[in-house]
Amino acid sequence: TRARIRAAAERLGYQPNHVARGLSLGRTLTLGVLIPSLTSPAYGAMISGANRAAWEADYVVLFADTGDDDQRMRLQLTRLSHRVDGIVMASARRDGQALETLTRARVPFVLLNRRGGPTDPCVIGDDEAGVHLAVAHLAALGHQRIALITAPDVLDTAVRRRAAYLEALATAGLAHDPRLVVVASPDPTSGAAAMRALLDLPAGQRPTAVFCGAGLATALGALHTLRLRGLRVPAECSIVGFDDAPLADYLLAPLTTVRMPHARMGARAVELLLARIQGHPIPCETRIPDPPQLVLRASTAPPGGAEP
Amino acid sequence: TRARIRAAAERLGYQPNHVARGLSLGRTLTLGVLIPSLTSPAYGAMISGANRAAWEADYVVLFADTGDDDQRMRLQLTRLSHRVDGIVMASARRDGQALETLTRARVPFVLLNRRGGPTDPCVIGDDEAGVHLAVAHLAALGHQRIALITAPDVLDTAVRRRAAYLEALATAGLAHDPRLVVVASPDPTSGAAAMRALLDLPAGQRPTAVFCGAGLATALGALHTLRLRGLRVPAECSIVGFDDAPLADYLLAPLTTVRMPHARMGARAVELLLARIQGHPIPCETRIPDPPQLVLRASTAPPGGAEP
DNA sequence: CTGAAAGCGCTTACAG
DNA sequence: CTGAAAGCGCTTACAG
Repeated sequence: TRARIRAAAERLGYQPNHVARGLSLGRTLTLGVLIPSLTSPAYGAMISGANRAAWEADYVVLFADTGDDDQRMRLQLTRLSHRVDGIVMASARRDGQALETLTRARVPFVLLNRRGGPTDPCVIGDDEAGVHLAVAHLAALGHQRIALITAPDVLDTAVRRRAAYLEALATAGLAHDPRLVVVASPDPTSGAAAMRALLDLPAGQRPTAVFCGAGLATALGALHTLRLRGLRVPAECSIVGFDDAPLADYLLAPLTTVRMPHARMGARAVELLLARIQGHPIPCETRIPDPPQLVLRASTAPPGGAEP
Repeated sequence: TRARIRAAAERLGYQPNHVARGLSLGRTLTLGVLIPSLTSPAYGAMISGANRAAWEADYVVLFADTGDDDQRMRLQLTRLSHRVDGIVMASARRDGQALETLTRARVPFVLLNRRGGPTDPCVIGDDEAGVHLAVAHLAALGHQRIALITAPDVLDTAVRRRAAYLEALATAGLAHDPRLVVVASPDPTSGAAAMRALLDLPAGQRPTAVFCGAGLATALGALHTLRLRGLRVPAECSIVGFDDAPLADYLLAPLTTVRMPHARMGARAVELLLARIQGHPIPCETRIPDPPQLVLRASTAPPGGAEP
């Protein structure tokens, strides 16, 4: 008789009422995910992974885009925190009070793409490995003067990438020239200005290769400057970007980039959050095991423009 | 006394339980949004608009990405339909059985970026106006042989854009040569092949300008072919793309494109869906009032390469 | 106008 | 092992 009811339910396509179930369980069966932008390739991949992982666990997710604005992040956090079982906060920003707001909300959370305090669980990619790939690639091509265009240190990724850059230079046995490190915000205009600053160094002190750790938009601005100054890429200046994009093959010079496992990062953040909601202890800092990949395209060559 | 309770509630940050409220009201206060991809710029903008409109109406939205795969669309529709008050199905595809599944689910819905049957409400952009902008621009530059690279007719947008292309040619007083219309799927490889087909026409019958109505990825492939063949853009061949992207300024040749109001489209779809859920009649076909814009970049010039 | 009761569709502890 | 009851936090119709 029980089996027949089961069968009938199946046949009629019965679906238990998710809302009533949540109310009864004292849970919402819902996760909140905060992201800077629904249209950026990197964060798009992260939320795509997060969404998949949540659905697989019979959880559902509410997205809120924040423009990485501290005010909006806090607003969305308070709006979300009462109607979800946990929150994934994706953002690289370390300034502002969003993390404090999140902690006060007393809802389980996982940070995505940044670290928090020593006990705040987070999921980050292995940016350091990505930087090492890029710098080692340029060093192997024979470059001695490898510049870094980096985002401001309010971004956690920038802090880690800058440190890894110094390490990678040392590993390659290259000297560090502070003038070769330029800060740029993650937009093309700022990337263009950073590249101009590098090209305005005295002859012989200019970089022969540039690693742009500030994201794809910045690298595009840098490429644009190279083009305006009539410098051939990669013959006269190599460039490597961070974060891949579907269009990277079709840029002014098809851009060699470091590709991070963004979708995995998003999925992992949700899996950890669910474990935490169920009361399991989770590690504080989770680095995604998938190593970054270096996608070789036409923007890198040995110094002086010899064929690699 | 009532006022004091209000004040205390406010002060303590009381938030009514959304789940209990939904159960009591017999509604979920939740919308479902199906999209092909969470990482495409165009659909990203649409869901960003949809999300904003839903939050403003105190609704919350669940996204499901489908890869535009009919099987997955139907699966997600059945999973979603029992836990939402309405569904926005974003996709340009007309084939498959997703629309039928959606209709049978007996949940209010609005199609986004495609038309359905004569009574299915939908929100679409004014693709026709976009096409007219593009073709008129090329005609004004003096082009007589304007080719069309178009997506297959299973995409509703392709049907409308192709028809508008023929109209726009007539408006400009130009003859229509069927060999100048080539079908390509929305990826760079296919765009590259389409452009090769156009360039392989006998000399004198080749286009001097190409309007790529199949989306940005296709246009990038087409640009790539032009570059491989050593044709200067725009001097030897002008090209206009459909759908803008943040990177369009930084392509092999900065691409002149038609920019559609995607975020508005998404927001409008949700507003209409909410109206329908509340029992208001809504129009069957809604065209977004914002006209498309033609973003002029360096990929268009008069035929023969004179300065425009 | 105010206050107590019933009900939304589940789950879970409890009595039979 | 099965079945009836209570309760999750709201809203809404109803009695006082």
